[in-house]
Amino acid sequence: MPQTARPLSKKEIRQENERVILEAAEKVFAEAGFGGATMQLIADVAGLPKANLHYYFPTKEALYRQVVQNIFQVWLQAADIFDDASGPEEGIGAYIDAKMEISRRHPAGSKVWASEVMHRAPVIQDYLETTLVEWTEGRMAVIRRWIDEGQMDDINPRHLLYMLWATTQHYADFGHQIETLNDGAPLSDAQWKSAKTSVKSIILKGIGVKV
Amino acid sequence: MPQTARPLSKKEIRQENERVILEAAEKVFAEAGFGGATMQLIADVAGLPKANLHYYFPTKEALYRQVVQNIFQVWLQAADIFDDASGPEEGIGAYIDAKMEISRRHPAGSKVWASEVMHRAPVIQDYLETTLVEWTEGRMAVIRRWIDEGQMDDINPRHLLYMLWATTQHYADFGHQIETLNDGAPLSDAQWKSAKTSVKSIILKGIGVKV
DNA sequence: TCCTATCCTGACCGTATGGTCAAGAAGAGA
DNA sequence: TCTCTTCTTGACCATACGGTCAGGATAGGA
Repeated sequence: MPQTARPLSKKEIRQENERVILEAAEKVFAEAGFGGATMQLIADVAGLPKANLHYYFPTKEALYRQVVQNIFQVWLQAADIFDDASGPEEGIGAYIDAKMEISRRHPAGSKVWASEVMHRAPVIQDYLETTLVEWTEGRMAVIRRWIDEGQMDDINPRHLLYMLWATTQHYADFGHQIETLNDGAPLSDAQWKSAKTSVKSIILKGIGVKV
Repeated sequence: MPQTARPLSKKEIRQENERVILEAAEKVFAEAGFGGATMQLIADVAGLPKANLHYYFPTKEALYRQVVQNIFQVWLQAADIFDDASGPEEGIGAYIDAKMEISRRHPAGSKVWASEVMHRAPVIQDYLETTLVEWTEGRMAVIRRWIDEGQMDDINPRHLLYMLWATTQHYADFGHQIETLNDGAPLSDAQWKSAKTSVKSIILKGIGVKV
């Protein structure tokens, strides 16, 4: 039995439509790339007329930029784990868990980010140069502290970070390849658990953390 | 002083033009994605009229497919190292070196591959299902043998392979991000060496290989 | 109830793109 | 030299794309 439909307020309409459009855009940009995505297809996925998209987002670039910015926020949040930890086993372990979970739940976002960076970041270069640089410096400092405290081997912190990003995001960006190598089926709960365990085990042991 | 120009034979003309076109196409596809790349731009980079491209490659898809196939060949060759090795230190160590070298020398190819897979492999899905599946099975068998021989820990071979792919290709696919985090400069010889060493050290120690 | 601001959308436009073609230039073989 | 095949390319075409716009619909407030 359908709920009696109270008409949505203007504010609710805007919020809801922007949400629907951004969700559709993320999916389409991830699957087709910026150049391959069309406003018409995004509109179809969102279930709205194309002209309505241009009412909320003036241009394709503006819509795309908003999508990438949203992804960036999700990524940054996973970083809090790093700082709150007392040592590498907890900090890096939990960071890997968090990023693997994002790859599983939010694969389209990861792909859009990868695509943007691969194309020399035409839209979010300013973010790379400011926020990402600061973020990286901060995390490198944490790793160096752990090294100084003798909690892990003397690993180059920068390349360790790259390895963490690469391995975790691989499960989103190359998800299709992984599915194909899994007889065309998405990874099961057990397989995701196995992936997390493998990644954590190799990296933590590899940097000399006693587990 | 210019060499006296002997007119090229028909066969040479074809070979040379196809080479030039494929080289330009790889670069443009890598930087703009399939959808964002235009035949006109590829023609400009190749220094040929657009109509000439369509003489050698009937459609944009045909040209793209040839580019992806060429990349796939390069990737497969790096695998020989794996089989010829007597143990994981030599085999995996050399494989990492080889793939890092490809990432450095052939980054455009890696990007095109990544883009193709991210977009659900519309053009080379058949290769994934046949050649790549066989290749992966073969390499997993080698790793299992090493495990049975007690040369390394009991690691899930599949996830180890994914980790090797992810970490090495990251330096090509996310090269722009890495450059930005390196004050906008490409990695120096010493930095590439440091990257290789870090990756090899963490992974080999992480899978229990005595170095 | 009436006015205003916001939301909605079919129809339309200029441009850029992938692809075609016809006519000519150039090498190959007899 | 003559003929056949391959190569070259400016001009052209149909289509699809991002974006616009005018006019109608709808919620909010007085």
